[in-house]
Amino acid sequence: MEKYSIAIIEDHTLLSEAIAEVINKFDLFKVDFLCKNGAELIETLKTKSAPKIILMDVNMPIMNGIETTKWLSENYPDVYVIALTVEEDESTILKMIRAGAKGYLLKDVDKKTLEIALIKTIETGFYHSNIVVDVLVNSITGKSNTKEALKDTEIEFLKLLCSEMTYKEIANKMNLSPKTIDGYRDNLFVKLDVKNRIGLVIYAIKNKIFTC
Amino acid sequence: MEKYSIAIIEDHTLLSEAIAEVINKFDLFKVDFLCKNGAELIETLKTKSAPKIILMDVNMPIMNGIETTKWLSENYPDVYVIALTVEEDESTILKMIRAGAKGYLLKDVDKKTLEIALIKTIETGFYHSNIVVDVLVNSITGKSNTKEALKDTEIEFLKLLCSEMTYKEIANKMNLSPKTIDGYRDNLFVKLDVKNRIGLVIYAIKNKIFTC
DNA sequence: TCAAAAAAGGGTGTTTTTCCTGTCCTAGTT
DNA sequence: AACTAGGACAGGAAAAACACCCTTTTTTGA
Repeated sequence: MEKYSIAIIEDHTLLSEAIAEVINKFDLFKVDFLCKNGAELIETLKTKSAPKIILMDVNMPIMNGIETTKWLSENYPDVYVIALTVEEDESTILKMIRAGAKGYLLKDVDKKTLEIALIKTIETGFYHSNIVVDVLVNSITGKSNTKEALKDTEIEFLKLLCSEMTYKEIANKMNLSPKTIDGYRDNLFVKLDVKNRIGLVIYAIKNKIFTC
Repeated sequence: MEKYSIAIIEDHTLLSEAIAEVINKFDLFKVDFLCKNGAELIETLKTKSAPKIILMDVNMPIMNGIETTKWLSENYPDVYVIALTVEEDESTILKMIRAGAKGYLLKDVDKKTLEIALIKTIETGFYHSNIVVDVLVNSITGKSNTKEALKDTEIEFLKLLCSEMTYKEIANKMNLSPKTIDGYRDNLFVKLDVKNRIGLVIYAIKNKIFTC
C-alpha cells in the first residue's frame, strides 16, 4: 500500500531532520520533503506534487506559519496543515486555526501522539490536542478574547514603536501625518489599557508582535 | 566496540525523542536516557551511571540548562555537556560556557554537524560552532561586552524602566532624587549606546534583565 | 447612491523626557 | 593636606510625548 506523503516546514534543520526520521518509521507515512520556511515551500511546490499532510512550524523567518497556511488554504485546499510548535498562546492558536490549520500540536507531544494525530487527520480531517479545545471554548464563551481586534496598521505601528524612533520618524516611515500617529497611539492606549509608549512596547513583545 | 552513551535533557518530548533516533543511527553513539529538565536528571543519576556526553537545552522549566550545567561541573566533572538550543544571544552563550559547557550548538544544525560535534568533543574535549567563537572573541576584545559592567542599581533601574512608571515614580521607588535617576539614565544611554528609554527597555529585555 | 462609520489630519496646552552644565560630598591616594 | 574620582543632586531649556477636542476625507454597506 502507498504511504501518505508528508512535508515538514521548520527552520531548525536538526529538528526537521529528526522528526522526519521518526515519521519514516510510522507504518502509514513517509516524509517527502523538508523546507526551512514558507517561501521555500512555495518554490518546492512548483516542481513537486503536494503532500497529503504538511507539518508547519509557526515561527519562521521570511514567511511564517500563519501566512504560509493561509496561502495553502487558497492554493492547495486539499492539503492538511498541522501546526507543530511551541507557541501555546491563545492568539497564535486562533490565528493558525483561522488560517486553515486542521491540527495544532505542541512540540512536547510524544511520538505515539504524533502518529495518532496524523492518522486521525487522514481519517476525520482534523486533530486537535486538548489545549486547543480549551482555547476555542474560551474564545466563544467570550473570555479573554481581546487582542484579536488589532488592525494591520496597528500591528505595523506597534512594531515600529519598539525602536528608538520618535513618533515623527514613525509617521514618516508609515507615510502618515504625525497627527494620525497620535491617534493610533491614543486608540491603542485605550484598547490595550496602557498609559504610555513603554506599555505598548511591553505589550508588543509579550504578544510576539515584535521579537527582540 | 562499546558505543559512547549520551543523555538528552530537553523539555519538548518530540524533539528529544526525535534527536535520540538520529543519534542512535550514528556509528559511535547511542542514547542512554532522556530527561525533561535538570531536576529529573539529578534524580536519574542516582540510579543510573553518568553518560559520556549530555546534550542540554537551555530553556527548561524547574531547573534550566545553566543551573544544571553548573551542578554537573561540580558533581560530574568528567561528563561533557553540549548546549543544544535556539538561544544565540551573547549573554546566554557566555553563561553556558562559564557554567562549564564544552560545546554550544544551535538547533538549526544538520545531522552531520551534530555527529561531527559529538566526535570532536570525545576526541578533543570540546566543540564550538562559529557563532560561539565570534561571541568569545568579541567578549575579550572588549566589544559589546558591556552588560557585565552594569552595577546593581543600574540593573534595578533597568527593571523599573520596563514599566509604565515615570522617572519621578521610579525615583520614588528607589528612594532617590529624580535628578539622580536622570544621571543613571544618561549614563546608560552612553554605556549601552542607545538614544532613549525605549532603547533601554529593548536592551533590558534582550539581555533578560527584565522578562515579560 | 447616500448616509454612517472609520480613517486621517489638525490645534493647543500640559507633562515628561532628554540634554546640558555645574555643585557638593565622600572615599581612597599620594 | 591636597588631589582625584565617582555618586547624588540641581537648574533650566528644548524636544518629545501625552491629552482633549474638533474637521476633513475615504470607505463601506444598506
